[in-house]
Amino acid sequence: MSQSLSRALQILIELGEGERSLDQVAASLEVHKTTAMRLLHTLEADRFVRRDDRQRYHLGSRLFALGGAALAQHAIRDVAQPHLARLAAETGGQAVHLAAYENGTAIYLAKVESTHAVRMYSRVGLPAALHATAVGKVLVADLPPGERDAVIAGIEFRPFTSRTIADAAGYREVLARTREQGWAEDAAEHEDFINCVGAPVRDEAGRVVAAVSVSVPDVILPREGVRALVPQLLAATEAISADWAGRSS
Amino acid sequence: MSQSLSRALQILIELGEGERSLDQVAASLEVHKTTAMRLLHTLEADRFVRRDDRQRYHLGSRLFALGGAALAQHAIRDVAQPHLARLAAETGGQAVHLAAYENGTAIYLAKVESTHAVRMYSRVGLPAALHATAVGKVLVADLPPGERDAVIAGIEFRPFTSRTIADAAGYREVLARTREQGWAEDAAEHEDFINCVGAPVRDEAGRVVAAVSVSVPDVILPREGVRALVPQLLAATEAISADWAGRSS
DNA sequence: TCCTTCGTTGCACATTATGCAACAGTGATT
DNA sequence: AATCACTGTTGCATAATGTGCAACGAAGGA
Repeated sequence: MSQSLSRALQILIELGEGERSLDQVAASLEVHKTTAMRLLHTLEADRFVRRDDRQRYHLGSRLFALGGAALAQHAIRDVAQPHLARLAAETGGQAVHLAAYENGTAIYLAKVESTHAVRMYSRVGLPAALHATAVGKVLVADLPPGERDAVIAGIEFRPFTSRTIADAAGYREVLARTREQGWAEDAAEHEDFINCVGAPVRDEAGRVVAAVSVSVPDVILPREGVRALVPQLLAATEAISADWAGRSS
Repeated sequence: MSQSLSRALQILIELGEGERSLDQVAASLEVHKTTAMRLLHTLEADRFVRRDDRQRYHLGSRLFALGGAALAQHAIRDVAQPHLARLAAETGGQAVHLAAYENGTAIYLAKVESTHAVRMYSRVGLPAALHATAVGKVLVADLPPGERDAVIAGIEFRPFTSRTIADAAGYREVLARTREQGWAEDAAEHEDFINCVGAPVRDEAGRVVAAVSVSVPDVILPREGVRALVPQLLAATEAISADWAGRSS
């Protein structure tokens, strides 16, 4: 592992939260300001960071150039987009997400924002806990057993709410049910007062390549009302799967 | 400057062009594969790269998380978006861009794609040469003289076409005309057969904070026809400037 | 089964990253 | 105008980390 590279990556992550001065960066990294400055100048040389008139550091344009390239590499996103929009409309303007598995976590690839005032917080690119979200359960449920075991072994069962699944045994039961019924739910397990249902997008060989979810705050629909959206969710994921299969061949 | 960080950043840039194996990355960096592997693993640990089942490396989800954050830091983009869309529609479906200055270059922040079959190539996040594009000229023209001199001194007058401005003296004349008329053009200087006009977006103190351009291939409109779009372009930039001023206060 | 290719690990040392001290620049205050 | 405080930058020496080598293990193909 490369220490100075790790430091530089921490700089980028921190700048994602807002601009910083050289001193702030150095303090945050717990290094001398000269060290921080050299890392920042290297990042600046390739447009990963930029400086403004007041010597404040910000994320640079290379990030959005590469961000666009990284998203473009998830081709399923383009295929799914119209279906996600339709699903959001059909479910009364709820938030709809597309997620994929990456390195022990679920990653939001696309999102249709809720039209309601009360919303859940999420952002494209941010991870979602495999054990606490509907998309996470869907992505893990259909993995080949050896792979699934390895993923479960790496999960830290962090309790987001009092309802979050607390251990591997409980999680395995939920995954078995997910496989059986073909969809999963998050019943206020990731966030109090928010319920989600999720279902898989499959490739032509039947492998799960992504997951779609509909998220609804309690004040808009109770849990049973969210479950009633499952048929529409399944229709959407089936349509995406068909389009994805058609595109891949 | 940090050598190992530079290497890692080159890896990210290269992965933006497509997936790579460890050996390919090592060859490209001209380092031993162990060195490349350690950098890749460090990048992987923070989700900057991901590996697929066949050990191929791809850009990771952190890039689109930070890409989104970097774009969100350019707040003018949100303000400009509806105006860009209207301008594109009013000009018969031409390509419309919003760009800002960063580190010696113009950077595309937003783009409305042309509805025509014949198009120019561009992408959000990619740089555009200050001397060869309408947005570049607009961004440099109104800089304070000392700052403008420093920027011009750093320009390498690369000839994109036979019509590209060849030296600082020629560029200064064009900048003076840009200031005088309040807009700039790129008459097949960046790309053969493509003409653009660009105009400034200003903040409430009158400083140029961004530039908007309309780009049209010759086969759709000759140069005079593109110039005829300037009134609409100016109306759009004035509307964006007004909204930006309203938002900043 | 054997061979080839590719990714990984451990070790020693070469090279680079680091921090210190001093300096330069800027803005605010007297 | 002069001084002070703060922040960014440069040069130098050395400490520490990055690097490449050799060996190994895993996977796929013949």
